[in-house]
Amino acid sequence: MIELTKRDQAVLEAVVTDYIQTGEPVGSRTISKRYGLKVSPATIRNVMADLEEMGFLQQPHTSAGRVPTEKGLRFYLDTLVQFRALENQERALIREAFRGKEQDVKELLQITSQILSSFCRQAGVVLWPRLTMARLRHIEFIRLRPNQIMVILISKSGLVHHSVLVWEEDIPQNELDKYSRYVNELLEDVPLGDVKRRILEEMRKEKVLFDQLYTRALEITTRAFQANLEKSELFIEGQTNLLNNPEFADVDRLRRLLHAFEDKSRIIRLLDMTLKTSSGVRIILGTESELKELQEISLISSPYRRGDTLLGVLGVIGPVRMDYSRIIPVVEFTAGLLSQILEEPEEV
Amino acid sequence: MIELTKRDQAVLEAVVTDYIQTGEPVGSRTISKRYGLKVSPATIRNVMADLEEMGFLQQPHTSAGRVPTEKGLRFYLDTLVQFRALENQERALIREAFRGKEQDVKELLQITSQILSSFCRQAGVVLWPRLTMARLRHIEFIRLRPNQIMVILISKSGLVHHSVLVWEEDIPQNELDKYSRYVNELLEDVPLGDVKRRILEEMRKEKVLFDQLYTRALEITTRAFQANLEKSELFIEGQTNLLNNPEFADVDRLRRLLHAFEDKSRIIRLLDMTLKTSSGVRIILGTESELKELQEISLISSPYRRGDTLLGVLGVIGPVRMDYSRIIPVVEFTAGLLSQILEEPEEV
DNA sequence: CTTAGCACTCTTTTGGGTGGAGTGCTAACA
DNA sequence: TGTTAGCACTCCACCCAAAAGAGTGCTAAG
Repeated sequence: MIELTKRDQAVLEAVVTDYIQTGEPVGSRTISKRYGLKVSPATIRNVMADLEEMGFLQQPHTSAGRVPTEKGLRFYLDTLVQFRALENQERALIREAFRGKEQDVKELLQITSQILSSFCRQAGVVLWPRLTMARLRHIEFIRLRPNQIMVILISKSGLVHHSVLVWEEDIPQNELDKYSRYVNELLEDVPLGDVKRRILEEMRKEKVLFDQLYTRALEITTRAFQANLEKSELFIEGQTNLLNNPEFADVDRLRRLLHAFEDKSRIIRLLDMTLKTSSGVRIILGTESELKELQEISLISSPYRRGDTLLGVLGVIGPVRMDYSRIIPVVEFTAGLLSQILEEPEEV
Repeated sequence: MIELTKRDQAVLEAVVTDYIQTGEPVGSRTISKRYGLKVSPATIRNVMADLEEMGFLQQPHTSAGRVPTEKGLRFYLDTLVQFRALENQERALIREAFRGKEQDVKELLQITSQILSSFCRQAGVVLWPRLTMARLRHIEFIRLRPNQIMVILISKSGLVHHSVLVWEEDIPQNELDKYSRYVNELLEDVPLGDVKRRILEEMRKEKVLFDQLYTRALEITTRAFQANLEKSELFIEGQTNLLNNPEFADVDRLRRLLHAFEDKSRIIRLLDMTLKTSSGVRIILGTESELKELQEISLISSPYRRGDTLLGVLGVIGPVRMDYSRIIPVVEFTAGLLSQILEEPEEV
């Protein structure tokens, strides 16, 4: 592949920058005048023709300006983009928005999503920590009705999961209390992902010591855990921000998009894709997502963590044309801040 | 006020019916031909002119057909509408959709919202039971970190509320366990709305008997309760269904609407309005809502209950032009079915 | 009281025609 | 050899006038 000259890159950057700002195809004149390249429109035209041939730009029709292709945007993001770092004032504003929400993790994540959406004027998303990645802090069994046990799981990060189990036998509350006390001791500070394995192991190892009581306690835990393992939740805020983008002025396009949002599992899958990169901001552009409903949008995401444990992913969803130079720093900063807030002092 | 003759009513009904179906202004010819009135278009025109004068119909412009006004719709709803009762098959379908979801109340309500949205092809809404209307089944205090207590409240209907309290003193878990055991006994089967009063009362009455321990237990309960009292949640599903209505083809209108949806508190207030009617389907049409963002939409709602206790409201939100004759029975049936499901046998 | 007929009104659609933006190419220039 | 000015050409967006269509109100006759 042929290298791009400095000038080629400058022109590409100018086209992308202008296009991101205006949403309109960019002409040679505009670039020559507005972006301090000391060459004439005619020269720019030549360069642009080259860039088009290489697949970085495209023309909606003859005699229109150029628009960056996905390949062009990718190149821009990978090598050209100049981040506009956040002002101290902006950092302070974000910090302020978090203030007082540190207690309730659910609320915390929801606020995060709102912050992302309002600061980036797009939709903000935050994926709840998967149970596998969290650590268990507490478990509680409550008898709801005969044969129904509500199990409440609280992870270290403070998230509450609950589900109702139907049990063959009717277990009285005071016995359930014993179970939970036992399990709480047993599981202290063990990664939830290991819980099942660990339980089975213990059962094997000290089988004789377990009376039917404790076996059952572990059985219930296992089942409750299973029920919650797959639950994954998502906060999406600021969907209406998307309506402000001229690319979604078309109702039909919008319908498809919002439809994709309604079935959150798709977005979750998309975010899952980015969970693998253990850190840093990641961008998925249009068709890179491989989900046909989301081909017109792009995702800027970053994982957040608690100490060393990856908890989940947060990010911004918007049209492919977005102000990356600003949004990337915002996502990065927010992810860092959230991680920091979750990194509270360990309990004594 | 002048009475409407039989023929006037028949014409009004025809106009409403046709308008609801097509969304277009209805002409005299259409009515004369399609709705079995044995009079000519000219006669219909005379009747329509009368109805217009009385404020039941209006013309978007001269030489267009007629459209029902809100007053016209109201009259239609109050006296003319003929319900299309649900087929057995449809009932079965709804019942089927509920199957297996009876355990988890949260999931149950979400499914309800989905059912409403997909059966009516509009947005379905379900308002969570307010804590005041529920009854407490269980309370649990868990020490999250030093000075932080997570309180979990479970209502009789199986809903879980939780919140984190910051407490001045650090209370060890085993003491918290005592508190919850105590409070659970104390509050058994008392309406939550009375809890605060009852607690204060008990404190006064038997003041000497309470050592500092129990006083504190009650203090914590009171505060936790307070924190959850105002929380009210809402499920809205099928918002994209609204996009299918031609009345929302205009992006600007849509923006306003979805914006209103994003701030759920407005919808909650709207639903609250209908909570007062203790039973039966209620309809709020356009401007009747007094919320200016929602003037273009209308709400068909019905409360649902558990035994004698009003729990919340469910319903369908859509444009003023909706197929009431079908949606009303669906809402009614669903509310009944949900109530029935919640009406599970009391625990022993 | 009902109906047929007709003129009238208002909207929606259609189809040029025009102006503007931007290109590609060519030829001249450094 | 790379850069620039000039120019013809293309295509879209917009405007406006004309035509089509839908439905009315009014009048006069049944």
